[in-house]
Amino acid sequence: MDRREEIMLAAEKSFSMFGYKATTMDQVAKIANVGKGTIYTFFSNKEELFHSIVWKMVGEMKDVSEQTAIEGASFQENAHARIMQLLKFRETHQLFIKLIEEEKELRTPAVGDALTSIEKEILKFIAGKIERGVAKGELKPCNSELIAFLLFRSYVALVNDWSKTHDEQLTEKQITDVLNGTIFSSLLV
Amino acid sequence: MDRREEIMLAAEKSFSMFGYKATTMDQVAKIANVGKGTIYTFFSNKEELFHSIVWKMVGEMKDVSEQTAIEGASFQENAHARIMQLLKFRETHQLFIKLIEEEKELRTPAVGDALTSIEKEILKFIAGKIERGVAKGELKPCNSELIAFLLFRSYVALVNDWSKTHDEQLTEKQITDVLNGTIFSSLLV
DNA sequence: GAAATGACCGTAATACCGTTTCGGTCTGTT
DNA sequence: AACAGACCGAAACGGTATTACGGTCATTTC
Repeated sequence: MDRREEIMLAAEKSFSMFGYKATTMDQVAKIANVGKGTIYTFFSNKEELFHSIVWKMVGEMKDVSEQTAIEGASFQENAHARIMQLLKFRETHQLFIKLIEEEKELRTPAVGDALTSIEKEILKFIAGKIERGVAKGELKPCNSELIAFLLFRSYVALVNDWSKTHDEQLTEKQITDVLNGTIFSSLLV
Repeated sequence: MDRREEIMLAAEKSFSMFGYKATTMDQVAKIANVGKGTIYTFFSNKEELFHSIVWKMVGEMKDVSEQTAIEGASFQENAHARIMQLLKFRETHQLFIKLIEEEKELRTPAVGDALTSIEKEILKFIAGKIERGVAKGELKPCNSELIAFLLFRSYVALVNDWSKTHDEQLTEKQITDVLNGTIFSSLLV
């Protein structure tokens, strides 16, 4: 396998296991069976290497989310499935989990930046779907960026944050009911 | 003035200026012109003193919010005015500002607890308004707790969080438009 | 004699600093 | 030309001596 790939795999493994701060370039070099200097022929520094790994993950995340869409299903069914998939990915994918943990405990700036750029990408992704819905005539014209923001934040609030202050999680039915009645209903043509 | 009152004022001043962690009981005693031991005849410990101050602030906040309601205005007009007032209070009131800052930087547990209990109280406050709207026949019956949660979180997201990732704040019109079209419209009878 | 005080106590946080670790470079090697 | 790993300065870590803090209680005040 080519050395760049080896390095990427090693870095992904290390970032997933130890987070950004606690993975050292020596560590990555060792896992990749490569001299440390070699890493710097492919990536200009630790942060760029990290960025590559994160971006690869964002790609996977979009793919996985995309795959949950069902041909012929309504906009809100697909939107719901896709966003739930995004949230699930976030709680499932090793690297993502580690980054959220690191952001909470360590406040590593590079990690904070990565997480906000991931969120931006997610919002762009959702906004794109909304625009497609509008173009296909399924949805009313709207400020897609704003609606994507409101929608995604609402999902995060209902799925993740509610249970932090209430002892039982909301059921998926409660969530779909309230959102179908509010945000989604305002979108449909 | 009675000593309990002196102590409360001193504590409020100190917590507002320095936050929870950085105000010392000696400090409070000095400002209040009182021996440290005297504080303990009125409050069993620092945390209880803090709790009293916070609760007093929550009372003020509710009062201020209440006052912005206009007799005869529609539910959503009043709800909007009241929630905007709550958010403004949060960004204006010295103690509140300090607590949010301390939660972000220091993670003082007592402060975190206080902030979550404040949020709980706000949500109860909003849920109460919704229930009154339902009782008066202005609103459809609904899960008031859930709607209050969604509504408040949406406001926080649109008013405070949007500008963290986008360079310009949303205008109040944009906010009312999007919420009137989504959450509020689903509530109205 | 009830209320108030502040010196005092044990614990926990802070400041200090010698040592280690890390990201990145650069020269030698294959 | 591609790679390796010893090397560098800066920044992080850890151990410890010192300080500051919340809370108590014997003494004082009125």
